[in-house]
Amino acid sequence: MEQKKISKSVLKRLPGYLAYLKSMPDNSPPHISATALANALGMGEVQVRKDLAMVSDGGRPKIGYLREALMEDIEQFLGYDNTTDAVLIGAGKLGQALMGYKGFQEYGLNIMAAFDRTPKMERTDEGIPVYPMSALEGYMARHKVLMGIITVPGDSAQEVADQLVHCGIKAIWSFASAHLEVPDNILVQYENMATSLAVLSMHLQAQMKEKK
Amino acid sequence: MEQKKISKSVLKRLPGYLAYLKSMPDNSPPHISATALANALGMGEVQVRKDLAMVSDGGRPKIGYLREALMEDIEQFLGYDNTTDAVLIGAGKLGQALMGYKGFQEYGLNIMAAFDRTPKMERTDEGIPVYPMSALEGYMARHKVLMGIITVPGDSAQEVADQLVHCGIKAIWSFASAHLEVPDNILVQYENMATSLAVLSMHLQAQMKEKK
DNA sequence: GCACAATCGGTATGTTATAATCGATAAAAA
DNA sequence: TTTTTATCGATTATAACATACCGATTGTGC
Repeated sequence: MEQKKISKSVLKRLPGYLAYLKSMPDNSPPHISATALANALGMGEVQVRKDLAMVSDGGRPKIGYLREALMEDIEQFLGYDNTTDAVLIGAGKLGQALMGYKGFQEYGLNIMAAFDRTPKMERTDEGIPVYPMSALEGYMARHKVLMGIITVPGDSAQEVADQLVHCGIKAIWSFASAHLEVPDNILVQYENMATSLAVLSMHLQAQMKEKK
Repeated sequence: MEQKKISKSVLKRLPGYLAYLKSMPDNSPPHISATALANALGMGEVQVRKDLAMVSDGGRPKIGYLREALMEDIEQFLGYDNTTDAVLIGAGKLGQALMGYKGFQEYGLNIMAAFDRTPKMERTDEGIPVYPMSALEGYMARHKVLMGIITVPGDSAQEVADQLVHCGIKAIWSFASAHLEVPDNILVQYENMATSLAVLSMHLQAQMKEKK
């Protein structure tokens, strides 16, 4: 499978397909068509077919895709087959919630350690060690970690990001609402609750107005 | 300000502007130009100007926008000025993390109550009551709530969504990775960590390959 | 008071993503 | 074996979006 240029939109839809495929009961037929997937997820069948064609070539007319092979293709494409190590900065409530989420392992994400300005525990319930911020640099020197997860308040996010970059991180997953200034080759992915809320809020406003 | 047709992309960027404006120190100059905003956030100045033009008409040549007025305009546009009541289903770690997040009040979101299949407490640390699921229907009949937040595991998400819709909810904010089947007039906003992870994972893969 | 510089807001263009169409293919049925 | 049907994959059209351009406006400095 040769991956040339994959658009972000496609990328974001792939996990959805994967999740649905995985949620199918074992006694379902071994094959599934792009059409069936599209109907199940409420999407256009053409879009689904095009997306699948990007990651797999196992589609056969009249039959569709072999479910198992398709799942493998998507997982491999997304890199879920080899785990990515990450550190988490900010062991507050949100940070702990993330560390407690078992699902990340399925996605190949492994949170190795957490750091906090004022650690309130030595380990989380899941056994992930929590260190003071001062230990970050030493830790990063000893471990090869490429991803940093930021769950600190917005006003210290930039500071944390700078430290992470300095320690050699290549990708940042930020839950703070602040914009982060980083070098070009570093990817920052914002998980911004505010944007989702904006969409929801707008929808509700429109609904209210309509009812009048 | 007459809002005709606002695209989702614009909508998602607005909170970013707002957050930046709010983060500016009080002693900053009272005016700010779209150009300055664009530079600060690393965006195209035209895009910023166009976005701002959608929500405000206070822009003046050579001067820019009055910061305070602009913030008000955005907040009003996003509906942050009048609060939206919501209920949260699934008082696990993630649910508690969300309820503990003070920032939601700034966005006009008010989580009134939480529901859980097996409540482990009567109230959260923040004083939000936690009821058993059986109490949902009665509660919804007594309170006018338009938004439901789903933080339950994926396999029970659909069931919860059905209940919420049945109780008259108009918008759902789902943190479960499952696709939800709902009537057309209900908006579902997915906060899907898996999609973000996919983008990050792909970036890291590309980086690794490049280095070889 | 007048030229200048900076910024806004609208229009036009190019690019990207989404949706529709159509022929090809392979399994199933006759 | 032939016909039918469902599905894939490619091509084309449409729409959304981001970018670039240009005139209009308003302060600033001379």
